[in-house]
Amino acid sequence: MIIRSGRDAAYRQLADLLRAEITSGRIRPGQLLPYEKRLQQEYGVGRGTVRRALQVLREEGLVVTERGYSTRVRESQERERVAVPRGAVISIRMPTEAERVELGIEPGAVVPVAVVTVGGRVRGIYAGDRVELTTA
Amino acid sequence: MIIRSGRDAAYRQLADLLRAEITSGRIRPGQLLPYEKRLQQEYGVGRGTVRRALQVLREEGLVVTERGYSTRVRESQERERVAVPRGAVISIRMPTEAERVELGIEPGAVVPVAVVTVGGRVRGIYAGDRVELTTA
DNA sequence: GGACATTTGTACGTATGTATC
DNA sequence: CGATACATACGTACAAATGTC
Repeated sequence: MIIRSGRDAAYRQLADLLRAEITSGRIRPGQLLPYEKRLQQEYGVGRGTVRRALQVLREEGLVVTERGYSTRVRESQERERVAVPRGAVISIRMPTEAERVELGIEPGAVVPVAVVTVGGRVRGIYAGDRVELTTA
Repeated sequence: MIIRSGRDAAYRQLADLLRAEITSGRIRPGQLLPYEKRLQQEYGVGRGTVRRALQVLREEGLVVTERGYSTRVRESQERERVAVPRGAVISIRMPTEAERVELGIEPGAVVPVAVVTVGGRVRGIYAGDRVELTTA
C-alpha cells in the first residue's frame, strides 16, 4: 500500500514493495515484473512514478528492462575467479560506455567494473557480475 | 547544441555537454551549475529533460544537488589505498540500501562496493569512489 | 515480408510540496 | 515572511522496439 506523504516518496515506496517481492523470492530471477501499466493500476500511481521506481531497482542491479518487452529480475550469475598479481592496484567504478560495449554489459544493467593496474599499466578490466578477484 | 533525433536522446546530449564543461575545467569543483530554469532556456528543452541530464551526472558522481539551492560540481576525492591480504577474495557489486547508509553514499550516487572476504568471512566493504585496493 | 497491438523510451506541460536564502 | 529552486507526481503525446498474426 502506497501512502502519499512528504516523508516517503511514492516511487520509493513502490521500489521497496517490488524489491521485497524479489528478495523474498516471490518473483524469481528470469521472471517478468508486471508491465508498467499494470503497476500503475495496481498501486494507483502515475506512469512516471512507476518508471522512477523501476529505475531505482535497475540502479541496484536487481532488474533489467528491455524496451518493447518488459522488466525482468536479473539472473544471479556464477562468478569466475581471476587471480591478481602482487603489487597490483584495483579500482572499482562504473564502466564507460565503451567499456560496457567491450565487456558486453546489457543496456539497462547496472554493473560495476574492476580495473587492475600494475605499475600504472592497465592489466585488465572485469565486469563485477562475472568475476571475483583473488590475491595470489 | 542539442538536436532532436531518435539516435541520441536530448537528455544524454545535455549531459554530455555539461560533462564536458566539468571535465574540461570550465566549471570547477565546488562551483555551481546553472539553475534548472536557466538550462531549460539556454538549451531549449523541458524541465524533465534538464533533470534527467542532471541525474545522469549525479549517478556518475560528478555533481551533487541540494534541494532548494542548486547543483554543484563535486570535489574530487583522493582515493585511500587499502591493502588486501593474500588469499582474499574480492567481489564487486552494487551496495544494498543498508550498505549505502553504512558507507555514507549520497542518495542518487551510483557507487559500487568491493567486498573483501578471507576464508568466507567478510573482512571489509569499501566504497569504490573512496578507496583503491592493493595486493600486499 | 508487412500490418498491427503492446510495451518501453523520450519529452513536454502543469501542479503542488519542501528546503534554502 | 516572501522569493527562489529543487523534489515529486500527474497527464499527455509520440517514437522505437518487440512479438504476433
